[in-house]
Amino acid sequence: MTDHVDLVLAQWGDQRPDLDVSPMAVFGRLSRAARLVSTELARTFAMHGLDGPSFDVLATLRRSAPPHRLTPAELMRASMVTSGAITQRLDRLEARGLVTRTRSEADGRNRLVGLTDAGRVLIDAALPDHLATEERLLAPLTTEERNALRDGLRALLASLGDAEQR
Amino acid sequence: MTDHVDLVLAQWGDQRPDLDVSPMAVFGRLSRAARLVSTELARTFAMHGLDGPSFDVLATLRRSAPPHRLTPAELMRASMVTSGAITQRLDRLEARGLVTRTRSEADGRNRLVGLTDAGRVLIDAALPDHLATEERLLAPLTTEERNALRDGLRALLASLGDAEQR
DNA sequence: GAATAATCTCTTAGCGCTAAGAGAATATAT
DNA sequence: ATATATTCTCTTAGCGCTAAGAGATTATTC
Repeated sequence: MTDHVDLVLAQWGDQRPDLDVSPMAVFGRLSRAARLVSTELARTFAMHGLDGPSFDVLATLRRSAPPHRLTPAELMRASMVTSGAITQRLDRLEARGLVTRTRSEADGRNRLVGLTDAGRVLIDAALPDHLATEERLLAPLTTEERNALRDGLRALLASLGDAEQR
Repeated sequence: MTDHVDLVLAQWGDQRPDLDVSPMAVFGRLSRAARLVSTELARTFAMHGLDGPSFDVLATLRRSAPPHRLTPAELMRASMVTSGAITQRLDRLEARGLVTRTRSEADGRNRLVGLTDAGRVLIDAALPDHLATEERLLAPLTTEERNALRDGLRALLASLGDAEQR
């Protein structure tokens, strides 16, 4: 069973036999899989009028403890994007009436971002479909393959310094 | 050993105990790892005056059979971006004198994109550093973990329909 | 108490990308 | 041959993001 990355590795073997390109067997597939997965998940989001960034924010709020309120800085850390990106995501979601921004009374620099009823209804409707899509993509993998993939990615994340937060 | 995704899963377990969120253990780490890897690899590219998209194009040309010429359409398929993105990448590389565009004599719709001497020197200088970076990121993983990660990603790609091209 | 540093959100120019489609060349059908 | 469809590259408006920094608030130092 040969895939696109196998072909790339074979090309390198022909053109640069002096180089050990074996790490590309992992990173080439990682980048390719992430890209394709992201496109596939976006299709499910679109069925609910969402895209990846919007789903990300709504889901982060939804899984936080009631009353499901977080500051933009917390959303920023969870999403691994810059503060400017969070501001703009919240602008879009607020304009659609899916989240609200209120001043924090404890710290005047903070805002508290919360789900509206519409936002909560929407993310609760999208979630099961999203999980079904993810389950479908993993269906061809055995339990052992899934676990090995999960654990390999965990080790790679550790190597990248992605330790536990907070 | 707990990481960010473990926390996310624990939050979902608290807020939506009715949902089976186990697929997120794979996809959450996939997306996070891809993002962090891309940032880390970009640092090596930057040391050679390159970024990811530029490296991608130069490397694709370099590993193709001599005389290392491909059409924009071939580059598009290899890179998984749109034709417009390839045009713009080539504009940038051509302006820097790293690639050349010539008309194909066989098919007047095609251009042939080739590496200049400067382009070839640059990619050949960047390649060993790039591979060293990838090797460093994988260093903490055992051979078994690396292989399991590679094979799990291969199975996931197959599930996504990323079969052998051409 | 006043000055300085740190923290937090927001603003905006610029970047690379996609989506949609134009224009040119080639392939196919009749 | 001629019309039609296909293929290929390029153009461009619009999108979400980053980088850099402004403005506001809180914390710290003297």
